[in-house]
Amino acid sequence: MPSVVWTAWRHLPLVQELPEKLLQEQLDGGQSFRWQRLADGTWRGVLGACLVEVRAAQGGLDWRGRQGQLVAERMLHNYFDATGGQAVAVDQLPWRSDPVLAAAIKNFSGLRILRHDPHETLIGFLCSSNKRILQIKVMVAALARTMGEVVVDDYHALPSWSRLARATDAELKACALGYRAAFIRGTAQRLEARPHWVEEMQKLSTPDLLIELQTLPGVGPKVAACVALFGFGRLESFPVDTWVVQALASAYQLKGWKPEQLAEFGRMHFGEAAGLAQQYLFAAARAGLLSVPAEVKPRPLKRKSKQSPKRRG
DNA sequence: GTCCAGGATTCAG
DNA sequence: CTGAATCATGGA
Repeated sequence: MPSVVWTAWRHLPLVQELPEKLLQEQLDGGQSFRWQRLADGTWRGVLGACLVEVRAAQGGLDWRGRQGQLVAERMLHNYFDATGGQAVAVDQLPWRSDPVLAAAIKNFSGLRILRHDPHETLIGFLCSSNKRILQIKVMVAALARTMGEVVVDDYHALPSWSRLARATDAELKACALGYRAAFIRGTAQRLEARPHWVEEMQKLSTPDLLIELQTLPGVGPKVAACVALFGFGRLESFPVDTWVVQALASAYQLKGWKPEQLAEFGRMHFGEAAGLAQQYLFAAARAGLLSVPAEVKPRPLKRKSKQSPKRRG
C-alpha cells in the first residue's frame, strides 16, 4: 500500500527549457538508468536517497518530492544545469563549420549532460557493456531492489560498494548481470576500501581520471569516459560506443577507424566540450538522423602517428 | 534458432 | 603490439 506523501508541485526554472520530447531523450537516452516514465508523461526517479518526480513545463520543469524533502530542489537545480552553463559550452562547439553537428544540435536543442552522482554512474555503466539501455535499466533496478536500502515503498537507493562487495552469488544472479556480476563485485571490493574515492578522483586531471578509473575491474576506455562525463562532469570526455563509431564512420567519413582513433578525433575536432558534442551525435544517431552520409564532408583530419604509451608510476 | 546489445578481458599471432 | 574469441543474458 502506497505511503508516499508528496509535496505540492513546484516550479524549477531552467535557462534552457526541456520540452517533453527533449525530456524523454534527456532521462531515457542513456545518461541515466534510474528514471521511469509514468502514463501521464511525468518522470519518476530515485536520485541518491531522494524519490522525485519531474514533468515538462513552460520555462523549466515542475517537480515534487517527498514531503519534508524540499532540499531536493537544490540537487535538481544542479542535476539539470538550471543556470544554462552548458548552453554556453554548446555555442562554443564548432557547429558553424560542421553541418553534421549543427543538424544534431538543432534537432536536440537544449540537450545537456546531466550531473549525475559518480557512484550511481559507475554502477550503471559497469552494467552497460554489450547491453541495451532498457536492459541496463532492468539490471540497475534489480541491484537497487535486491541490495539497496529502502527509500519508501518499493523504491530503493542503489547499494553501497560495501554492500555489493559482500553480495552473494545468488543475489547477483538474481540481478541477471551475466558476466558483469564479476565487474560489479570486483569494483565494489576495490572501492569499499576507499571511501573517499570520489573526492580523490575529483581532484585528478581528466586524463589521469580516465587512467585511474580504468584500473577498476570492468572499466575500460568507454565506461571510464562515460563515468568521467556523466559522473564527474568532465565535458571534454568523449565516449566512443557503437553508436558513435557508426555516426563518425558515416557522417564524418571515418569508416574503419578504431575507437581510440575516433576518441582522439573527437577531442581534437570538438574541443573542450567534446563530450557534449558526443551526446548530440549519439542522440542523432539513435534517432536515425545520421544514416545517410552528409553531402558536405568536414575537412579530413590526418591520422595521428602511433605514439609510445605513457608509463606511469 | 540466430543475431545483437552505450564493451571489457583474455588469448593467439 | 594488434586482432579475434569469449564472456551471460534477454529481446527482436
